[in-house]
Amino acid sequence: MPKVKKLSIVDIAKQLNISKTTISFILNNRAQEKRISEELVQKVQNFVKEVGYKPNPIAKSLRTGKTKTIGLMVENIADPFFAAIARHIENKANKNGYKIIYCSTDNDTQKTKALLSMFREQNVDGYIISPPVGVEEEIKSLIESHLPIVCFDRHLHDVKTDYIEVDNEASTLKATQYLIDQGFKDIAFITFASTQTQMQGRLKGYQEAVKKNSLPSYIKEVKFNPDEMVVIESILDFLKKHKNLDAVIFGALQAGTSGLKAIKKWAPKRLADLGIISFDDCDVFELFSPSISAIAQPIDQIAEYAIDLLLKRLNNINTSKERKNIIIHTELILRDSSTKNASK
Amino acid sequence: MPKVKKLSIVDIAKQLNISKTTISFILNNRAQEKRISEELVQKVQNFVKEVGYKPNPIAKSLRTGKTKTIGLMVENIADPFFAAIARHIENKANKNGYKIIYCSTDNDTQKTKALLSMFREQNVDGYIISPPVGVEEEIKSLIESHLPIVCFDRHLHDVKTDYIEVDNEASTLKATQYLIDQGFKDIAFITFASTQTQMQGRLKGYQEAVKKNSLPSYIKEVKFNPDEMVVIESILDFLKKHKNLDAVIFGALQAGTSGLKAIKKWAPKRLADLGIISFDDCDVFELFSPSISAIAQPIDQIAEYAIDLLLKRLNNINTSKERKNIIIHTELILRDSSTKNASK
DNA sequence: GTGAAAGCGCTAACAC
DNA sequence: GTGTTAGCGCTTTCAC
Repeated sequence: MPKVKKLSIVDIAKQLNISKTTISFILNNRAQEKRISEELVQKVQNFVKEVGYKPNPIAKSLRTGKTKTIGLMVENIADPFFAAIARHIENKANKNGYKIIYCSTDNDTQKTKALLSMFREQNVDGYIISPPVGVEEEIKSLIESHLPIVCFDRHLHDVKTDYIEVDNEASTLKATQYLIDQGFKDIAFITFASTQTQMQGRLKGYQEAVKKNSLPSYIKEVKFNPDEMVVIESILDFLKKHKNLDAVIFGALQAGTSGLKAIKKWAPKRLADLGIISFDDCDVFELFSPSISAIAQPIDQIAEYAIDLLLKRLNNINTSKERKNIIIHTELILRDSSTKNASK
Repeated sequence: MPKVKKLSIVDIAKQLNISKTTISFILNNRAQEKRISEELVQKVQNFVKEVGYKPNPIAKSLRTGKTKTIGLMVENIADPFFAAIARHIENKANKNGYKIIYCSTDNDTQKTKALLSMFREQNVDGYIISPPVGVEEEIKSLIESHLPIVCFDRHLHDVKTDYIEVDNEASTLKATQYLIDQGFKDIAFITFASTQTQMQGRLKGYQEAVKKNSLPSYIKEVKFNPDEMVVIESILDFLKKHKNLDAVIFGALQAGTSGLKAIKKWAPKRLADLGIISFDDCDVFELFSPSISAIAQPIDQIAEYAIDLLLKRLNNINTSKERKNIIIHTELILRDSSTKNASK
């Protein structure tokens, strides 16, 4: 069990009988610039490869202040939406030599503040964040320190960051209008209580649609609870109070799945004629009977834009002070649950 | 936009007019041992808190060789099982002052090797891994370097690591037997082709059960494909070839959901009398009609054991050379799909 | 009880 | 073109 001491740049220098500076230049692709002979460059590169020398990234970080690490902060890494985002970001980050450290905020402001300062102490080079409300000052402080940061899924008011979002308002507006066009009249909007931009946008889209069509508005904002039974009960209460509803729009994936559980438990027969559309898409909606129409977010595209934008900032490709706000369209996937007829 | 220079231990030392050594001792809880006056300790601690000084973890790492980082390597972070594991591990790691850097192997041996050496270069303190077959040598090398490593979900043959697994074989044996007891006779086992220990175990449990009951064995090992349609088609083919099947056991979550899609597409009416049990549980199975019985893995428990064991190793609490292999029981959740009668 | 100083492995300013 | 050397910010040995 020989605890082999890892090679350092000094070892290489000694063995090759040249200075470690030269090696450093060669390894950092500055040979040309420093006009180091092609011959020497080859020699060093071959030797390095042969002995399998890898520069110690920690020493490098200490010196350069760069860690080649991206801090990914999501609401909850166990949520399929965020997990899929994480997956995509990981791929591209790795390809570009970056590692990802992740954490979940639970939309908890205090926790997020602690995590942000953890990332900061850790010297992550860039941030990809789905921020909860209440961390505006901390984010501003990051910006002031010129740390690149990209928000996604939602953004913060009065904080100028790059961000990627879908057109939430237009999406629910369109979905609601679709139900209305189908002939549904008493359409409820069931979502989680939240002041985050994306949630506000979804709510607004629904409100606009019913208002424009002079239809009544039924809004249920469930308080999020990690115990799903509580959420289900809450939705159940609402449904029982409004027996006249003929359609429901769920404002978020979890609201949708919990809502389906509630309906199935309470009045499975109502599924036959209740119009349903949910924000976000998943296997559950595809496989449910009736299959549930969904407002699908292009997850890969969101992740792609986010990591791409961050990498550009990190490489100073996009140095414009101008913040980039990218709005992506969702896709309304029509399945059986949004059709007004008995054949469902 | 004042780019405030972060305080270093030297700054503190200067301002307090004492040596940085003393500060280092105090901050690392070695004041007692070094018999530094209580008074001075208080003074330093107060000052440090007041100015918000945080030691630079990179410098610390360079010196100590510890990074307070755990490398989490899963098959695919977007998979709900692994995402849930990641979530749980994150919580506990953070509480103990560790950060997590994650990556997905895709069960690709070459990719995993690259990721392992990335983790190693990065000097992660410990590893939590769901390893693909083929990285035995690399893992052995980690062990030889005394790096703590915990495997989960599966383990590697002939490599002595700590690991956490469920009793795969017993689980499918029990599930298959349950179907048999219900009166099902032509039971298929549909899973992904894999030589990983957990998959082998699940297959074996099924085989034992049918053999013991002198029933025919129908095995379909689908080649995994990121394009789900290919998987669905493959399952469909198999089902069409074996029209006599009266029950199916799916060996993995994705096999289950893809399988349901296949059945729903091909012959939704068969759902009424086809016995179905799937490994892993999820909302889809609960909400499907009929609701699908499932072999549920206690995800939180698996994650808890994994991170707990790793933290113990990291803190040298469990220094025994003896590797710990923890086998956890699954829960067979009986829903409608496993009952043999027409009332489904 | 406290401090000076070496050194972790690297980069980069500067010297030659 | 290549080498010397000063740090990056910390821990820790050793001296006092």
